[in-house]
Amino acid sequence: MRSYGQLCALAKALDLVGDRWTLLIVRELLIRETCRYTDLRSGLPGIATNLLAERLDELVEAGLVSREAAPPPIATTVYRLTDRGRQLEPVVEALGRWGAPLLATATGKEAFLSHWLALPARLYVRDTTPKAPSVRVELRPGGEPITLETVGDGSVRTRIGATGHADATLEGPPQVVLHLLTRKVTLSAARKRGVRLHGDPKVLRRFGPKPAAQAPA
Amino acid sequence: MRSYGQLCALAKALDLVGDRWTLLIVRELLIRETCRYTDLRSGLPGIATNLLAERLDELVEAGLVSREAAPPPIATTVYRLTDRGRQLEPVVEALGRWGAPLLATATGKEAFLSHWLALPARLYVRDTTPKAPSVRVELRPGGEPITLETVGDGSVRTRIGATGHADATLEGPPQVVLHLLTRKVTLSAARKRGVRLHGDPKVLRRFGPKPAAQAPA
DNA sequence: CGGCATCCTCTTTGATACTG
DNA sequence: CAGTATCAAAGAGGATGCCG
Repeated sequence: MRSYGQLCALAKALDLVGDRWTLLIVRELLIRETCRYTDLRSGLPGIATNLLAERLDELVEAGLVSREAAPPPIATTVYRLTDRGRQLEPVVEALGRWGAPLLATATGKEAFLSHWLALPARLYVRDTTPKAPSVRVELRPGGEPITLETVGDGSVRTRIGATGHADATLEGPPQVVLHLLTRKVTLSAARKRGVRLHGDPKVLRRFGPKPAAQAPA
Repeated sequence: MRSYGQLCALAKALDLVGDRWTLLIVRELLIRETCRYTDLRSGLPGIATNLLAERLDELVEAGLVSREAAPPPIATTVYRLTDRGRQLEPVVEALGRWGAPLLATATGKEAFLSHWLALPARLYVRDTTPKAPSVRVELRPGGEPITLETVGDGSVRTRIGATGHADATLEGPPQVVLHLLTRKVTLSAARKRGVRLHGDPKVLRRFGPKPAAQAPA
């Protein structure tokens, strides 16, 4: 933890979360709420185990992550964001919005884990008709499915894993699935790019882009 | 430029701007619009000159910064953010908002340069009565003064350097000056913490906190 | 197996000196 | 002024070992 030693809010923030891997660890914790060490390691392909341990120590030390002994059925330690740590969500959201266009230049050699989809789905997708009955969509980007559920206030909830009764399921490349949910592409265009929809196509009307935050008028 | 190799917008963003010093270079360019190499180096106390050169190369390569030959009077190269680079402003703003509370724990040994104040002044301060005649306040945190000017649409503009006729000047510790402008402290409390006001105290009514961006309703 | 600690190699950083 | 060159120190990445 080297410090920039500058009296500047940005520099101070980077002193804590600017190290390599740190914000990606925060990403995993934002997705999963509680993580075991192994969940984190498998969610962060490429991280060295000693680095993960070191970063976790620093995050706990900085008060952004808590380390708790899990109740008996699990009998292991779980990691969780503190309130202060969860306040990094707008930072992760802003960086993700900025980085989204870069996904178009993917080489195809990148690692991909399906649960990563849960974060952009929560942050960038909204329910266009919150008063209508709740719907569930299962996303199957390959690997473990992600369940998307409208929650009644215009936002959507995401869960890792399949759901009992999905109103629709979407299979295909993750970026295209996201573009479909945020209406950046039409259904037919998405189909041409490898997306397959099962179930009622009308549920797609329920979803739209959640715009970037704006300064209040 | 080591890549995380993950198909994730956050990871892709960090591939480009996650290296040490990179976002602080962006900060300098957000503050100054155009910078010479020396402006950057002096605005980034602690950076090694080879690292600055290397980061600038990477930023130019990534299309976030442009390197231009300045017109004759200057006869040097100047650096400027591209549009894509300027789009990092929300990222810097989010990180700065998150990091602001950390300034309270400053040890007093940090470097401080007065022009750094120009960025939070622009990002976190608004004009509460934009229709009233424009006002100018000069901030003197020690070092070069910063001019704050209401611009008519509720936002404020900042300039490095003194102004001809200021409606008021504020001297004192930078954090306290910012807290005063965003109404986190009263004038009398600010005075106790070292702030001195010259000119018309009423102009302070013109300024208030610019709230964090919110999702539109 | 989960949760690290150690050891080793390689890369990046930081400090300083030097050049067109 | 705007960098490049050099070199020691710190950090990252990978493999493996240890302990409940």
